[in-house]
Amino acid sequence: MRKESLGSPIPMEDESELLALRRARLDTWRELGIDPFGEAYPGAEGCRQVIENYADDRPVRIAGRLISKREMGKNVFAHIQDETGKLQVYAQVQGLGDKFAFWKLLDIGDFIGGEGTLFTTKTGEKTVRLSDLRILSKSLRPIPSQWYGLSDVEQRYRQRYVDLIVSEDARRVLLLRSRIVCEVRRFFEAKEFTEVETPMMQTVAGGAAARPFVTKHNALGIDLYMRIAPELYLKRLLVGGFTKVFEINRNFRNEGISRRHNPEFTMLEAYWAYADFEEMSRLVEELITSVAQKVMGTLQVGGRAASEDGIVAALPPIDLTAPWPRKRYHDLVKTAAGEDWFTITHQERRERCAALGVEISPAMEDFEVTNQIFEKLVEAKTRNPLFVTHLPKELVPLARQNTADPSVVDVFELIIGGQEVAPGYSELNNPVVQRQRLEAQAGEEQQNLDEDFLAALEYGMPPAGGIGIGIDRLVMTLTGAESIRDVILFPLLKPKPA
RNA sequence: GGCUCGGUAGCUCAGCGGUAGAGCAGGUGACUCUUAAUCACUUGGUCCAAGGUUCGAAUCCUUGCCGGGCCA
Repeated sequence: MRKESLGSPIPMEDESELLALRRARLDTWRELGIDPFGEAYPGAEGCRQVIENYADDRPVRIAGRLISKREMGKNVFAHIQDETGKLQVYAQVQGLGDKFAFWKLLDIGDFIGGEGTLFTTKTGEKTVRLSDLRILSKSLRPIPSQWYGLSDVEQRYRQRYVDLIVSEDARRVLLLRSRIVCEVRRFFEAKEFTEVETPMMQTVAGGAAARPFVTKHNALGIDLYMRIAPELYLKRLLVGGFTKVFEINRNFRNEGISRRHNPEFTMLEAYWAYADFEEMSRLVEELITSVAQKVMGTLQVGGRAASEDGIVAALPPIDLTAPWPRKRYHDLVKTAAGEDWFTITHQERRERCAALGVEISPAMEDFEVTNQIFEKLVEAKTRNPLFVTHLPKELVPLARQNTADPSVVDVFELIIGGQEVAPGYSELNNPVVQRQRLEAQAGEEQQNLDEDFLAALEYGMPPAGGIGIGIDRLVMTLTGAESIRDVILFPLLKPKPA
């Protein structure tokens, strides 16, 4: 019964007492000549607005969802809630007249509208004394307890709308996400970048190494791939003469789901002609600090403040104060694994991994063993922002090689809170080298080569810097959310069997 | 994919071989400044599913489904 009630419509003859009672109230409203799914109710102030613009006896018009009710015979206190917050309303028999009887028919969860004047209760809460009350929409299902909330994570994600009704924290984080995206756009606009939209359905899924989702175009009779990255199209725009472009949109990767991975996720990519990875690192630093300051109001982020839901910081806050350190990959590995790391033998490195508690598999190449050291001993332990620069070229095959040291590439990886938040490159614009790299990457599957992209590069792409920022992870970092599902409104879950 | 934890009333949870429980929500009644309102009475369950063990299974075993965490 419990699971049945989650998503599927409940058969009338089988419904629980709670649902039957609410359904029966529909008829009672209709007998009163009132449509319980009423018409528009324009002109209501937001709950927070009412409180912020408080003045004794000021007339107000309000609307929201009824979330609590305290009936005391001939008067009632209740709270309504909207996107902006909660507001207490108060009703007395002599104030509402016949409409006072509506309280008997109202259930927690119903949408109501009303008019009245403001006053302050003897305990100091700003409250609306109602002179008019109407039902705007009937709720036929009980909402979870206001006090205990919804702690069943599965139900929170499957029925986010219920989570949003009940959880202050879910509302806070998801609204912050929207504000963060908004401020990112404003930042780029102020820097005179042009926002563009490039194909989400592509004939070749390029720009990253990931398994794509495949779909079919019926009229053209071809397979299309949901994009795994917008990179190759944004670079075509550099060829076409755009100098500063960015895109914020969804990428799709047909891979596992975890605390940090959702099959569709939001990516920001930006390309800047004539810039390099160092210029891009300054751009990212300024972007993230200014967004944090504007949205969170502080550069100390991620430490989770105690909330209504009792969630408290598990880790100390992250300090985003700029400038952020830049350190070379080789130097970081040497600090973590020993100054002699790059001079000792293959066998000695494996022994040292064991001594340092870093797990490796026998099949790993040397650079992979080194990267395990980096990931476990540097990346995972880095809390405050760190730009790791000059990665070995094997790890980043599509970036430009360093002029002085061709074994490394001109890139950075920005690490915050133990995870990679943003890579940045000096982009490869040599079409001959790019073709070699892409051919090597495609291996046997040469049909996966994006010939049109290579043709574009042959027309000439200016030197450019590029960055990618996983928006979901950025939001996690700034809000302190521990799962990507907490920053995505409707994360993907396997459907329940019927 | 591997390991591990979980799924009991609308919600939050207890019960872990011997009649299915609590708080809140809901229902009835009382109550004109409550705010987790209070007081009295009270309804509500295919214990995720299917097999098995047992005189007896929510509880033990097996398999499956869904979810969380860790690992790959």
